[in-house]
This record gives sequence, structure tokens and C-alpha cells, in this order.
Amino acid sequence: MKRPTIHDVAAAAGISRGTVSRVLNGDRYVSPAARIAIERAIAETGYVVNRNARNLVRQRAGSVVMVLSEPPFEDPNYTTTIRTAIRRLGERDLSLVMMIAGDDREREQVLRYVRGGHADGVFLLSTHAGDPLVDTLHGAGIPVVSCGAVIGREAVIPYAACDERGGARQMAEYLVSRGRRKIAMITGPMDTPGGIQRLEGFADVLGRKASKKLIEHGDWTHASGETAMARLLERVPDLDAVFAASDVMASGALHTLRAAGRRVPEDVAVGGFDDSSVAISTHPPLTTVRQPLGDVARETVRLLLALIDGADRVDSIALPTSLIVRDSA
Amino acid sequence: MKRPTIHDVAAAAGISRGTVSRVLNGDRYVSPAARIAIERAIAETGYVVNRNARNLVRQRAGSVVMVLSEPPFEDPNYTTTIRTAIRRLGERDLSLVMMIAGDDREREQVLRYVRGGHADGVFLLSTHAGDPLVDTLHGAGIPVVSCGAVIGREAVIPYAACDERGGARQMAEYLVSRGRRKIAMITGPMDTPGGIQRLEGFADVLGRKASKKLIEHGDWTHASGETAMARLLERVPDLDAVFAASDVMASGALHTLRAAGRRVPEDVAVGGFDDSSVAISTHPPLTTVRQPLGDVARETVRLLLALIDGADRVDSIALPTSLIVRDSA
DNA sequence: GCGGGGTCTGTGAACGTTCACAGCGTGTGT
DNA sequence: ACACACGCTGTGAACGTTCACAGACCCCGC
Repeated sequence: MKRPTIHDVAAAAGISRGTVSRVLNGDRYVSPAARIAIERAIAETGYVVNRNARNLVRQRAGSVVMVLSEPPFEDPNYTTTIRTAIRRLGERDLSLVMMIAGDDREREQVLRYVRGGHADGVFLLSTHAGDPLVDTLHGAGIPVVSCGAVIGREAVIPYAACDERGGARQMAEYLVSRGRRKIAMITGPMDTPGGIQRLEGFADVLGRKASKKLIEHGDWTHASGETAMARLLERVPDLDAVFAASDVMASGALHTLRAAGRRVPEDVAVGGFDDSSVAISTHPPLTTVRQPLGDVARETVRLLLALIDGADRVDSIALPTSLIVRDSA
Repeated sequence: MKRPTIHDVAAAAGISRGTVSRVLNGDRYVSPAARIAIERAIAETGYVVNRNARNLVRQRAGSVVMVLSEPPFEDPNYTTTIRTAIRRLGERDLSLVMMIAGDDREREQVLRYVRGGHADGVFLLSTHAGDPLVDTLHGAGIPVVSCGAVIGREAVIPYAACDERGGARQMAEYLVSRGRRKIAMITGPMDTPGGIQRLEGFADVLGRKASKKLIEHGDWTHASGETAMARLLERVPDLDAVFAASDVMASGALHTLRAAGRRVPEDVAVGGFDDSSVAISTHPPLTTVRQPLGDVARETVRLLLALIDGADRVDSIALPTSLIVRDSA
């Protein structure tokens, strides 16, 4: 009934537990005979190493904590990121513990958890500028990386992200190439990398034509896309294209455009960002920018593992996006 | 530099480590004087209990593993479920470890993890009928619950879920009450509770009018919604309503209907299920059935905790859904 | 004054590993 | 013949807790 320990394996194989530990950890210096005897004993007894004991003596946690900030919006992209992270960490026998840092109490909990040595590293997700947790975590002397840049802390928290700015440039260039002349933009919140950098990319291409009149700020939600579009139409009734920094906001813009009697894409072209599940649900389907989410997650984990392995610094990385052309532009 | 241990706290408070352990675990039988001395020492030293040591001696894992099956589709609902679960488990100082069981290798990994005593309980998510993991996990003698019923194992794996059948009934009744006469349905895969039970609820209301001609099966994807709708239109050109078992499939149906020149809702009413983010992105916005995702997750955790605490059986529960009326029906 | 129950405290052993160390053959170079 | 490295193995100590036990103290009733 009791779970077999390393002693049981040693006894079954007729070898000392030290040698069993050695084969468990892939040490060289163990004779072929001993190795196969032990491997058979492990199979027979169904032995599985006790992580608590191992981590206790090794002074490690054996896990990485992924910290979700709680944004007011739903991000369907989380699942891909989580999946990928689990996979990559699993290869190194690290488990992924999830935590939320939505309010102060939760931030305190995360901090205690990390300070208590319960994690070997921290994986930040969608953390916004000024989050108090960032500095305290970094100060705790534990490896911290972020999936997506942390605005204002780009230098201190390594990250992997998609090339937000380049992606926005792709979209802006595409709209221009299709002959659009008055192109507006609905940005994300300006304390997020997606909010700031997608606007930068837009401005890179449009130059002085990206006037303040043509810019509205949203908060990633459908509703904010609707109202931003309404304001833009009021200010610039003859605009012929709009680039929303997310598909969800683009779908909001579509609603407003339809209500105003504008045809898409004939009168107004609409571009989105993310290539989320919403992109193909709208009418017309959205031309959008796809992020390589799996790759971004994989790279983020790679950075974290490097830090855990002792690297004293690693370089952040931006991965290229791709333009997905559908009917809206 | 080194993390303070219980010995350091004991020394700082001038009390033995046994007593420190007692206040840590809320034992009665500790004098007020000792308690405050120790509490101050804990605060001063910044002591946090070492979970590995604690769990080692307690023979527990201190965590619950959430197992994601890998379905071919994206489920934006995961995040809500994960969030809620983390919250409730956190209150009991249990951490949430995520694992994926998409292929055999991963299932093996989950099994080893659980068999190795690395988890105190298992939280299944979106597991489909016939998943080999279910029986082996249950056989491992560890508490297992599921968020959403596991088809074919309802009796052995306790679960919390929304009232799928009742929700479908709500939608069907609503369509009938609006005067619709030829109502078709696009179901989910018939090895999932959402696939089976939503069809049952539909049949409950329509009775013999729910003929085979009016039923098509999808796989939750947008594309499957499109093709299912096309087949239905071919078979029953004069249908005046369609109920899709998910919003995503409903959005696929909308595309096909539009391409066929049908107006929604004038010619054909469309109903969805989930009230996901796509429900408000479509044109027209979807009338749909909302699941109380947070409550479902909370109840699932409650069941799991009860089992972990030693209950030998708990009762599964179904939570009521609500009809969200928008423009599509 | 004594037994006994309740409250509180300290101590030793255990949990299952890893790691450093010491030891033992066996072969190899001098 | 001797030293020495090399490959391999066993052993004891440690990691930081909890838990059972034993004992000290105090109060109460007789």
C-alpha cells in the first residue's frame, strides 16, 4: 500500500541507495550491471521519486509560477501560452503553478509564495505598467521573465514578445498599399506594450498623416471599440480605413460602422490584431495580424530556464508577426 | 542570505521549535505570551514555512493538478475556470499545478505525477468520453473530480457542471415561443456532455418535431458550423430557426446563412450557447445561453476539497443557465 | 498534603532524498 | 614493486518540518 521509496528499490536490486540515486540522476560512474538491475527494480516496484524529499535536500522548489495579472478583459490567448509553457517546463521536470495577482491581497500571496522559495522562477503574463509586484519580485532575487514586455521595466525584466511595432507597420503598409488615404487607429491602453507599440508602428508608416484627430484610445473591449469608432466618425466622417489594435475592438468598430451605414470594406477598410477566434466570426471576416503565440511562449520559457540555470543575463527577443488578409480590408 | 528556518524563529523568540510549529499550524495549547513572541519573531525574520519539508513529513503534496485534455478547438472559457480554481484552492494553501493530457506521452506523465504522490487531488477539465486517463487516475486512489461531466463515468467521477439540458431547453422554448416552426440544431461532438445533453434538451421541447433531418453534428469549430448549416439548408430549405450548441458554431452558421441570402433573424433565427466573446462579435449579435462558469468552477473545487478532506462520496451538481437575448433570435 | 486533570513546552525521531566522502579493486605508468 | 588515477560503490549527514511523547507547572477538590 505504501509508496515504494528509494530504499525499497535499493533492496530489490541488492544495491545501495546511493547508486540508485545516481542512476536516477543520470550520473556517470555506475556500472552497466548495476544500472540494469536498478532499472528493473524501479519498473518492478513502480517507484517514483518523491519530489518533496528531493527538492528539500536540493534546496529547490521544482516549479515555476505563472502570474496572471487580472485585466478587465478576456484574453483567449492565455490557453495557448499556458499549454506551451507546461510542455516546455515539463521537459525539465518543472511543474507549472498558476497564481493570480489581481488585487493587493493576491499580490501579497504571490510574493510570500516566491519569497518562501516555493518557486524557482516567475513567468509574468500580461503585466501592465506600474504593477508594484514587478519590482518586489525582481528584488526577491529570483529569476523573473515576462511574456510580453513590461512597460517601464524592459531593461530589468527580460521578455519574449511578438514584434508589436513591426506587426502594426505591416497592417498600416497594407492599408496604404490598397489605396486608403484617411486611416484612423483605435489603440489599446497606453500602459501596455500592445497599446503603445502598435501605435508606434502605425505612426512609423503614416508619419505626419497619423494626426491626433485620427487616433482614439480603447481598452481592448468590444464596447470601447464601438465608442472609439463613433468618435472617429464624428471627427473625420470621410475616413476610409481604421486599424484597431485588437480583433475584439475591431468587431466593436464594425458594429458602429454598420450602424452608421458604412460598408466594409467598400467605404471603410477595417484591420484587427491578434487573429483570435473573433476574427473569423465577424462579418466580414477580419484582416488581421497574427502573433506567433506558441513561439513567444516557448522563447519566454527558454529565457527563464537560462536564468534558472545560472545565466546572469539574457537578451529579450521579438518574434515576427504575419498579416492575415481576409475580407475586411 | 539564507532563508530563515523554524529554528531561527525559535531562537529569535527564545522558544523551542515545537511551539513555533504549533502556532504555525494553529494548535490550541500555546500560551498567549509565546504566541505573540513567536509572531513577532516570524515577522522580524521574514520566515516562511518550507513546503517541501512540511509536505515531506506530512506525506502530502500540497497541490492539486488541473488536467487539460487537448481538444482541437479553443475554449476561451478556460481562463475563468482556472482563475476561480486558483482562488478557492489558494484559500486552503493548495497550489494549482497545470498539466496537459493531449497524447499518450502526456497522459503517462500525468499518471506518473499523480501516482508519485505529487498531487493531493485531480481536477479534470473538458475530458471526453473514453479518455483512458480517467479510469487509471481513479484507480490510483486519489480524489478526482471533473468540471463538466465525464460521459460514461458520471457515477464514478463526481462533477459540477451547468445544466446543459435545461439550458438547451430554455433556448428551444424561446425559439418556439417566438413562433418558429421548423427548428434545426447543430450539435457538438457526441462524446461530450455539451454535445449529448444540449441535444437532449432540444429534443425535450421539440419532441417528435426534432427529426433526424433537422439535426447535424459539428465539432465545436467555426468551419463545422458552416458546413453543418449548409447541409441543413439543403435538406430543409424552409427551416426558420437553428440552434447551434456553441457560439463559435453559430457564427459559422451565420456565415452560411448570409451566403445563402437568408436574413437573420427575419428568415432564420439563430441561437448559440456559451455567451463567449464571439457572441457579441457576430452580426447580428447572438441570442445565447450563458453558463455560470465561475460558479461551476467553484463547486468543482468544493467537491474536490471535500474528497481530499476524507468524504467518501460527494454529490455531483448542475447549475442553472440563463438565456441571453440579443438580435439573432 | 496529595492525586489528578488540564495547559503548555521541549525533545527525539521520522519523512525520502542528495551529496560529499571514503574506500575498494583494477589497470597503467614509472 | 610502487604510486596513482580511475571507475564504481556504500555510508553518514544533512535538508526543515511535524508529530508523538514525556514532562513541568498550576489549579482544584478532597
